[in-house]
Amino acid sequence: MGIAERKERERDLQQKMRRGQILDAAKRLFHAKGFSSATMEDIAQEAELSPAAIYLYFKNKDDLYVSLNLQLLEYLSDRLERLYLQEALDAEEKVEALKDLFYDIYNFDPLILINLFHLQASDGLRHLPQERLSQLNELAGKSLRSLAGIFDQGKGEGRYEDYHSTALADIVWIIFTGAVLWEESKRMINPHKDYLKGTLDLAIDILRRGIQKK
Amino acid sequence: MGIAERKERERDLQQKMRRGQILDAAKRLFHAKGFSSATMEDIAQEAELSPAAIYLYFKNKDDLYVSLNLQLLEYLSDRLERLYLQEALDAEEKVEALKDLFYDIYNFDPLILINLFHLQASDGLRHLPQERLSQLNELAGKSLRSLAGIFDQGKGEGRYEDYHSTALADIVWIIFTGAVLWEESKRMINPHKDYLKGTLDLAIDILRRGIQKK
DNA sequence: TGACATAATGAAGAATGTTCACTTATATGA
DNA sequence: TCATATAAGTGAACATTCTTCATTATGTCA
Repeated sequence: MGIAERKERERDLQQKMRRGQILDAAKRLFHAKGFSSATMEDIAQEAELSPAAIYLYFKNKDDLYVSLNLQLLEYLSDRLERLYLQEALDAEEKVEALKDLFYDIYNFDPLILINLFHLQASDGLRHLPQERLSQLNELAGKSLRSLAGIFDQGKGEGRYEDYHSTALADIVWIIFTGAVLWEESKRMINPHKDYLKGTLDLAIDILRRGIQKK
Repeated sequence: MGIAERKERERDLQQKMRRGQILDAAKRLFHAKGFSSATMEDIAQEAELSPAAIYLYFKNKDDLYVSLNLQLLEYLSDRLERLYLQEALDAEEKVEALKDLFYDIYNFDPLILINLFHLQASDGLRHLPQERLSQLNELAGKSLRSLAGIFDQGKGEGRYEDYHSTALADIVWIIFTGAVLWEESKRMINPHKDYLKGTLDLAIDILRRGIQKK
């Protein structure tokens, strides 16, 4: 009775690997050329497939692009959740840990992260299948809940003023988003400098100082 | 001897008006359809011209798009500079005034502002003529210098801790950018709510509290 | 009026995302 | 073993759209 199911499992696995191959190729190409200049032809060639084959696994070019971003967002939301759930740390230490966490995420794949933040409000979202939008929202929501949880903990510990935790989570997210995009922008002029760590650290320090009880 | 010059002035004026017509048409179309879905054909029709005519005034579609953003950035940088130069206000009042200033800019033309922030690091910049890039940098630089000036004033007045003013200006810019983009993103889910003013006000309050001397 | 400069156009070119009829490969069952 | 069904993949054509260019209309000056 298990034969049909095994077949199905094997087929699913096969498909997942193909999808992965295509995603990897797309990542390299988008990385090298940017979204608009990387053609489906390019990506297909890199993945050793015909362009048409890509459409068996992704609805269109936008969909392919967003799927890449989802991978990274999933990683980010997991890291945030794990930090939030650390029993051993107090809120102050967790906020401090955000600095390195964000910087790690950035270094994990800067280009994709920038894409992700661009995507947030771009017209690229217009051509997406509903499923992808739900996935995006779900992961972003999970990230923000983790952040808010950390601030709730801080209030519970009597460290922080009584600001709305959800609003504080928004602000942290905003700082991360804005800092990454701004950093990239400055790189256009001065490609070698790396201001991100410094700026991000300072912003979080000031935020913390701003919400602490006196 | 002034005839040739008058001719030239009139010709220049004529060209400026055409440019303006095209920019207005483009603004409406990008607004309605987004960058990628608004075609040059659409824009030409809205401007009552042929598509080819647009290329007499703009190098390509990206250039047209960026020129729109430059208009708004120019307005923004002027407002910031005027605030910075206000003799009657102390630094604390100027920082307070930033809240309304940013919100005004946003309401002046939300879509264009979002475009502008997207542009900061997008691959759209790759196809631009050098002149546009210089204009962008110049205006962004002017905005940041004004912001930094306000914080310098605050330090001079003995209100603020000794953080680097340029870094603080970056952080304000980051907050504005991130907040606008994040707001737009949330609108995708809940189109009617307007959280921007609240979020922006809170972020600036916390920033101010974070840099004040105790 | 006729030559000239300027502004604008229509049509064609080129690039590229996407679809579809068809082929190849694989597995199944008699 | 062979015919058949199913899934995966392809090549060619399609359709859209940015961009260019030879040509035409328009107004100006000698």
